[in-house]
Amino acid sequence: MNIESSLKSAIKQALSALFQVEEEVVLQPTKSDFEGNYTYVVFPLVKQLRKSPADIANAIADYLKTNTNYIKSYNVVQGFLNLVLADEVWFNTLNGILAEESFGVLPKNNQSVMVEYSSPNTNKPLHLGHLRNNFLGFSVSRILEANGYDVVKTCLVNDRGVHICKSMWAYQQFGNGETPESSGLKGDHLAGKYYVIFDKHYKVEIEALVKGGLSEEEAKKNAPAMKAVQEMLIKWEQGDEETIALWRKMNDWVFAGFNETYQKIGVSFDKTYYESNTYLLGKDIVEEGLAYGVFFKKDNGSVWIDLKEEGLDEKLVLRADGTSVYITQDLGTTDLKFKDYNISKAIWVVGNEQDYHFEVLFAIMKKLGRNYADGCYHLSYGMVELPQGKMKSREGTVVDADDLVAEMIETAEVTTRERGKIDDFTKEEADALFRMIALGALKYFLLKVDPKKKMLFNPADSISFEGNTGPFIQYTHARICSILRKAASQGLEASSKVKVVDINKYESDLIFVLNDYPNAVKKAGEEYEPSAIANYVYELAKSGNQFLQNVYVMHEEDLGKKLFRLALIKSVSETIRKATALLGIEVPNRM
RNA sequence: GGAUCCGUAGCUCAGCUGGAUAGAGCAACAGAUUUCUAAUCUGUGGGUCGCAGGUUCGAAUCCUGCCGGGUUCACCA
Repeated sequence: MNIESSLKSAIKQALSALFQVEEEVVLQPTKSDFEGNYTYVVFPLVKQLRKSPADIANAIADYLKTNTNYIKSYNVVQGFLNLVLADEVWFNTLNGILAEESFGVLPKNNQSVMVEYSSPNTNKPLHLGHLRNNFLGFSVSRILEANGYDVVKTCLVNDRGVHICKSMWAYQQFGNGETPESSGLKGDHLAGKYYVIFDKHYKVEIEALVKGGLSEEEAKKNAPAMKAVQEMLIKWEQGDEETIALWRKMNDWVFAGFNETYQKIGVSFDKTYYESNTYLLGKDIVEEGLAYGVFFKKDNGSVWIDLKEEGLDEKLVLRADGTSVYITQDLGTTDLKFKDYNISKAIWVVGNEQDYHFEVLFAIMKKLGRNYADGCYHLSYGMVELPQGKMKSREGTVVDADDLVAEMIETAEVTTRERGKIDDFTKEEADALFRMIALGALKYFLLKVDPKKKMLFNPADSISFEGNTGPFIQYTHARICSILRKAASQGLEASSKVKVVDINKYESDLIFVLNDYPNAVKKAGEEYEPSAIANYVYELAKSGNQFLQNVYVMHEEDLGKKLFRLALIKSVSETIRKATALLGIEVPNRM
């Protein structure tokens, strides 16, 4: 049983015995300015009991002292009861943690959840925004696994449509048979190159038409390039052989490029859906909705749903010409997901510019009586902005994912070489370390912020390896491993069970933080917030470093104490490893 | 304009199921290394928690209004 819940039930018992009140007990960590580990606030009881805060607090403390052996000492400041826990409590707690192989992991709950993330377009390479999306999705998947779920990680690839035809058309016009091999370009970058070429070409045409007297709007519609692209889309939908072949060829290049990036950044999927396969889905749902009177038809034949009662508006679900819109597809795809897998929840990791879309989607599902509707959740995350403002592909201010990762690895190498601690590493070992540090820094940087908030990506901060960063946490792990190696070389193993010795503040603080890990996992799972894990593991690493800097483990002469401290730091290093794994971050044994 | 999210130190962010004197990191300054990894640690300075009301023993946290910013409101995706 963990400290907090033991203490809570003891206080609850005290309240019942002393004052005959049944009250849910809430504890908080004692502020560092006061002596104590946990604080119980008695103010809420004052009115009810008609006693002074100090009397109530003292009575509870007395009760705990005489009836339990949890308390070493206590103090009462105003209405705050600060409790210092007995050494034995700390040792029992640490022993509990040491004994539990999967500390922090909740038992299987026999529920499955699908997490969709990444969802790239196949007309340009991944950028910084995709990285936040990928890291969030992957991390949330891991966190949900730790919370007992079976997780299906999926990717919905947007591989069709006007935007894809743009790069196809430009390639057809100006490509001269260029391939990834001939150009040395990664496939996704090659496709992206032609997407940019299209845009330039298109702009020139618009400008010429505007000069010729057309309005901007007309010019955009009538530019030959746009007309050609639209024709191409029609051909694609008709299954024109040549168009399909070109589409296949270019998409294959892009997929190869994406896969390379995914592998490098360490994310993966259990299932990939392609919009080229799903874009026609949803029309039968429109029929269903009409039949049940959930949808209605307007005079021109378009189909709508009225969501005013839900505080939304009317929403088109099928065009007058009978073709699908974005939400039609999503209706179909959502049904498909729940048909393909026996899942109770589905999560979409998608940027907050689509908040309204998902609100509407879920509302429709509810109106259609889908029993899974309540299990649908849009994990909405904020945009990543640069110091000069938003990223705009047209203005060339997009931070490319591959470039960024490469730069981070480069920086990690330079920084690590400077320290000169890994001179005996083989090239393979060193390269693996640089990659680990680079990705640790990047992932931590993007995950430590609350997902729903927009965040600023300042290149100078993001490549920092000091302070509240991924490498700081990795460093703490490596530092502990170093001590454990030294101990092992002297025949000392961190034992799996420790005996009671005098304990100092650094030690009890560390156990306190360790003990809190399961709470962090639970909170991160309930709120879909990897940042809760990031903040937790930073606290742990910080406490760990404070301990290491102030308590010299291997200098301790008392063998019992030494073994206790070894066990303590081992537990810290393992918890760091488990927690960072939930963020998709690896930790090295040396760095 | 409607909806929605956000506003905390010079900068980037925690804290938000109401609790003590609002915390970290970076940046600035001052220290610590014959000692297990200094990617570290210790300390100093730095705040009308956007503003104004309200709720109460108590508000950064809850409610209302206002100010400022983002996103969105397509027979685009």
